[in-house]
Amino acid sequence: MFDQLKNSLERLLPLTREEFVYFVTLLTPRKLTKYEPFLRAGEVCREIAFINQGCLRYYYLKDGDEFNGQFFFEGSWLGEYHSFLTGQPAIQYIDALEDSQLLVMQYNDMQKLYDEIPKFERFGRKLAENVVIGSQYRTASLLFDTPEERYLKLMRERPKVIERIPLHHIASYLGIKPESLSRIRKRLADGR
Amino acid sequence: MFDQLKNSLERLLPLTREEFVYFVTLLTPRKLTKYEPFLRAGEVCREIAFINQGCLRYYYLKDGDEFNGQFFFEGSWLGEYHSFLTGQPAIQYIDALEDSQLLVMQYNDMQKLYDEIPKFERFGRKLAENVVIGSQYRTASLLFDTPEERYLKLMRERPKVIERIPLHHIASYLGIKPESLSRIRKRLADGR
DNA sequence: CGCCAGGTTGAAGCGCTTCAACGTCTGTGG
DNA sequence: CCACAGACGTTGAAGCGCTTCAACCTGGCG
Repeated sequence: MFDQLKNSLERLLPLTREEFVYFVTLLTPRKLTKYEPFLRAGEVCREIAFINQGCLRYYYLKDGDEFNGQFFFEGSWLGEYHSFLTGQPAIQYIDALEDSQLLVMQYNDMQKLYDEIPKFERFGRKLAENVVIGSQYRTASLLFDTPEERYLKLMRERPKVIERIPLHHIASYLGIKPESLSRIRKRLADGR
Repeated sequence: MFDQLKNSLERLLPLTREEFVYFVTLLTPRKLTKYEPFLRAGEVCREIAFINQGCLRYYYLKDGDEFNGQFFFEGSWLGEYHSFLTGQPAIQYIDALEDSQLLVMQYNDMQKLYDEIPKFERFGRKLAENVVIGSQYRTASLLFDTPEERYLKLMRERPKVIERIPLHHIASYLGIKPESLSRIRKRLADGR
């Protein structure tokens, strides 16, 4: 149950057996069924989750339309950064796209962890730093890649997304309408 | 010279006088003249900078065209996260849009700081966390706001950008061409 | 079987881009 | 001190790609 977590943690900082065990005691397992929400915009996000199995997304709602911000698979950490860090109401919604198993850590426990074992500050730092890199990469792609280029990048760099996520969600992630993505795929299928 | 830095630091974590003084010893002042580069894509970014005065941007180059990623003014920290953190060649270019004064910290000194005074891990963490929030906000805007909405948001939330940055750079930041931004402004000036 | 979500296809429309010309301001050299 | 160059911004006309709206198809599931 904690193998994947252990690998993920150790890539960020080496831990003694005791430290890891202590970390684990702060986690609570939770299951989500497909489409079940983890967080709704407007609520305050008081926890982050390690994904043991499954797939989740966060998305924005604007004028009744959903816009997918990011997809997360097993092995990664997930939370609403803005709300979790500032205590303000969340802007993003988070829900499961597949039945999923999570390991959840409460905000208060996380702060306690930081205070009691300063070494874990490094964990928090590296976690945030990795999110920065990913987020800036995504921003750049939205800024200067065409929708078709964004789709090709996604196929190349994150095949899981193509395999496991429905087309209309991918379209929303790419910033276009499902019809447009469908036409892009057709264009690519015919030799360009 | 260090007043602004002190304010900025204290908002992230309270420091003793000694800690602050030590922090300052790791900084080197540097001046940049307008348009002078701070970093070129392809180089490895080995330093981050606090901006004491002036204005810088980072941008991407694609097929000979520049795309502005972000603008930074006095009081904020600046660096190429991807490269600084991974040691890989930078993707972004950074240069000054005005004559600027910086306080620069070397990567090695920063790691030393983390190791010697673990408390500063919290500084690094909070710095990264703030960047995450900003970056996700920008991504969201590119994803679902129209160019006109993005421009209005910018006027409302970051008037400095409108006042101090040339239109064609703002257009590039918004993901559109200068001609289009010019037309948007005209549309707004005539009552919509 | 029949419903419905997810995906495809067609036609028309709109907004941003492209290309080109022109206006304005500023700094520089004769 | 004036003239000109160059950077920056505006305006017009034509084009293209994504959107919109609508119809239709397919596969999964009650």
